[in-house]
Amino acid sequence: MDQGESRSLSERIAAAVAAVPPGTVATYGEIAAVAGNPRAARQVVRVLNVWSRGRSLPWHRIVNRHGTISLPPGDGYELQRSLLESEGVEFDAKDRIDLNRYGFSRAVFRGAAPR
DNA sequence: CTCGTGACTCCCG
DNA sequence: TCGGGAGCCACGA
Repeated sequence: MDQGESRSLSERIAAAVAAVPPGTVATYGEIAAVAGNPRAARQVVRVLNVWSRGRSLPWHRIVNRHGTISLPPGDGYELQRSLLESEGVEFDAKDRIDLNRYGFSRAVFRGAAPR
């Protein structure tokens, strides 16, 4: 199963975003890395904007590296947060998401947290 | 071809 | 902990 060879980076990014399971979140950099370019984080942004217009892309599951919502308040911030909370994602007192727990790559090891 | 655009990320202080 | 500055990258006009 090939995984990204003929498709454009944008398409791979879109696929990566769509692959993020509900109740979990992924960072821009992580999506970019999965798509093939860990430095194309900004490209992820553009793809989300373009694809989310006509496609049902879970754009709300993408957050920045700090686990916080990048959208400015009044322009999607509350909407994204609301959607995430609906899926069970919790925010701490600093409005941050525990990537160690809800992070896409880390969600797999949920429960096996080292101590 | 060059230029502008971003919901980013890293480095410093 | 937080903010400012620079770097990076793909894509459309």
